[in-house]
Amino acid sequence: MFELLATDPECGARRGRMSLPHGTVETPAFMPVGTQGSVKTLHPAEVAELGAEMILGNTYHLWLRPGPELIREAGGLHCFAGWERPLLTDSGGFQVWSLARLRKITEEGVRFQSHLDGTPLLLTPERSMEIQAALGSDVAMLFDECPPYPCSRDYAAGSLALTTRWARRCKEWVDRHAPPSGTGRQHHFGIVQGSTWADLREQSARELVDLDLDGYAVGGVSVGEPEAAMLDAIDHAVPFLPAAKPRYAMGLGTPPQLLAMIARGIDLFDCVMPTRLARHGVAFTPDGPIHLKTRQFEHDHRPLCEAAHPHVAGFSRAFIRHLFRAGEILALRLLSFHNLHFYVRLMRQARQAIEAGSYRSFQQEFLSRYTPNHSP
RNA sequence: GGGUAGGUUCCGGAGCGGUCAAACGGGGCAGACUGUAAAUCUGCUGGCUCACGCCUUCGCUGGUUCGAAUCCAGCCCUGCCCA
Repeated sequence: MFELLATDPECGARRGRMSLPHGTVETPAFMPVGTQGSVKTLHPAEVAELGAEMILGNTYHLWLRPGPELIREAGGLHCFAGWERPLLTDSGGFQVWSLARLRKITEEGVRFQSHLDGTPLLLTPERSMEIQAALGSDVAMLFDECPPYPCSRDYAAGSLALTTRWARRCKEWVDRHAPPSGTGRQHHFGIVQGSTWADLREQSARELVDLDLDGYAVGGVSVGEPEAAMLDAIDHAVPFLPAAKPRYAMGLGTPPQLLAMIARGIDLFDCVMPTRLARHGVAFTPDGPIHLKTRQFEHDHRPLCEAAHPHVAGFSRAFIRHLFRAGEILALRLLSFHNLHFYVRLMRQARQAIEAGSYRSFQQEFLSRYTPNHSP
């Protein structure tokens, strides 16, 4: 299912290919986030056109609305949402963290109160797998608990152990309900937890690897931790993950962070940043992010950047600023398209650099120009 | 000409004797956003110091009062109604 095509001689960067029921994904890859089955503001054809090969959907949100039965009835999430390429579904574990005020964690699972109408709900490892099976995603994530940052070592250790027990239950459910082989089958990734402790990350990784899953993710990042802690979490987990399987850093990150994690051997990313910031008026450029709503772009008649996709290259910064101020939906669409294209293009450049054996210099060249808080 | 309702900080619009530099909304200006409860959220938005504080503002001019955007008088302007 995962083919390792090349490894950079100077760092851990890998060039790979995932073969999934709905197509292949060249890695390193970035997955746009489509929580509700839709990458916000964009038509699936546009997401495909900007170059995304795989997107992400969310179990928790699709469970609550419209419900897995309806999606199964429609022929699965691919048919229902009009996305023909590979699709990964998150397990709902992250909502345990992000909707923390409305939940209670037990051995059995997580008792939620629906954020929509307050209905009491119970999400268990088995239920998460069952829902994801109904959604028919190419990759389903095992149900995990994502601890907050910071958290005590005791909490992290207990949380990790729970995530492992839940992972075993997920695997058991899958083994009972789905055939273990077959090219069209759903694949399953485990999620390494352990917060900021190296030994806990190692323990979590080893316990999940014992389950012989199709891929492994590093979770518990993108929860407000400093960047150094984020990179450490990756470093503490990756050495214990099998080289022959894909590695996925969940919920990350900024362009420099993505390049840093690729150098550490990560193959797969997802992040709301390009789409959310787009809707909030921020465009990514090779010089760094620019806040288009600010006055400095009032008379800026240049395109967003020289690398802009033809679909957006014809629009000036001044015009897009005008669209934002006027509350026009096109502003959100143009920047969503542009930012995702920027991310996907960055991954393509990274892949080419790895193939050429020059990933380090590519990364350095990118960083030398990119200013995190850019103001021209 | 008569009657009537008003004129408030960029706009709309509260306030109707002190706790008013003046609610709230809009607009404007910044900032935040990392497995999406986010086309969202937060802050600032008279001047000077930008902390305390001080100064100048609520159509204009006078007056009452310890004290007025708030009460009184005159004037100017605007909407509506009647001639």
